[in-house]
Amino acid sequence: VTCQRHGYAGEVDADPPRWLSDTEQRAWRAYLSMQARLGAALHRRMQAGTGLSMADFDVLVALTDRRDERVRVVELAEALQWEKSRLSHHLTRMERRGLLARVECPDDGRGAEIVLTDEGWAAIERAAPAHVEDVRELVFDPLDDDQVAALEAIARAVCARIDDPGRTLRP
Amino acid sequence: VTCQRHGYAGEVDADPPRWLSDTEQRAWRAYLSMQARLGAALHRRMQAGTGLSMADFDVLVALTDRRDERVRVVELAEALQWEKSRLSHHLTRMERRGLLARVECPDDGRGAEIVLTDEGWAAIERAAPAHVEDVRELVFDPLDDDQVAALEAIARAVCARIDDPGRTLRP
DNA sequence: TAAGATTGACGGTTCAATCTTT
DNA sequence: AAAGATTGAACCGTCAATCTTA
Repeated sequence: VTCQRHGYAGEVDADPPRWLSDTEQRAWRAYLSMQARLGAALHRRMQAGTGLSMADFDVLVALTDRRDERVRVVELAEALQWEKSRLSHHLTRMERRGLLARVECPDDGRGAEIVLTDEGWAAIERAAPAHVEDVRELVFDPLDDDQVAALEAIARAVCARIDDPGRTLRP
Repeated sequence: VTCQRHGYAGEVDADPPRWLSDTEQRAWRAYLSMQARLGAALHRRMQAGTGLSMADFDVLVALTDRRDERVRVVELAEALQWEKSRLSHHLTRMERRGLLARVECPDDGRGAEIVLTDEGWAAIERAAPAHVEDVRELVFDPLDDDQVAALEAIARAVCARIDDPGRTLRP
């Protein structure tokens, strides 16, 4: 037989992969749909309400999470789990918009430190409460306590596997 | 008091938003982490193994899911839940790479139809089995049956709320 | 040489404008 | 006018190259 469907179920000739069961397939499609739509919805609300993107918001949160006035770019990249160059480009754009400033690092001549401007502080103080409401409304209101616990357990299990993709077939 | 933390917990003066509990906060951060890392891991494996991006793959799947030879761009956009212009740009790039072709629509002079080339067929037949293995390895192997069921229920509940964001505070 | 950081080029995504046909 | 589709500009993310200091 030849391969007939290529989504997440089907059959092929050689080296048959372990296709997903109906149940797994439904779960996977539901997850993909939620992921896409939740991200889009939160982004849209953030943008409409504050003019910030979710990426802007994440940077601002990382800057206020650490109580220090100034934060090293390296540490910011670590906290956000972003590539250095992505962060650098994004900081350039946010600096241009007046949300933050770059200052020289006193300890290390190579380094740069980031400081929030007054405008940056104002932006996140405006944005944060509405965003939390959005997350509550779209995610936690429709879930019961067991589901919240399950969500965390599922996410941790998947992350653990990504960190240790050891014991399976792939090279 | 003034607002001290802007992530997903804290306090403010006026109109206090319902901040997330510790449990909710942990679940939300775990979800965000999984989402980012799982997407990156699947994309990286797809790209390395086949030269396709996840977006390319999704388009090819949508084209083979429908058994018809030709698919209208409108229907493709609907199936993928993509914006028309995003899809159009993406089709242009995939056409340039020889994965598909545009043909005129016989029924409707405005329309366009998309057909897979032999190369496009070959690409997805190569990519699909490995991708399913990746999804199985990273997602379903580390989850038990209850968690798979919970994942689907959670995703459906959140999607339902996004479709009907009625009964809460926001305008 | 390696670490911290930035840059330029290129592909991907969004928005508004456009063009054609219904 | 509205639907189907494309286009161009501007913004975002990644990769490889670069520059400076440790």
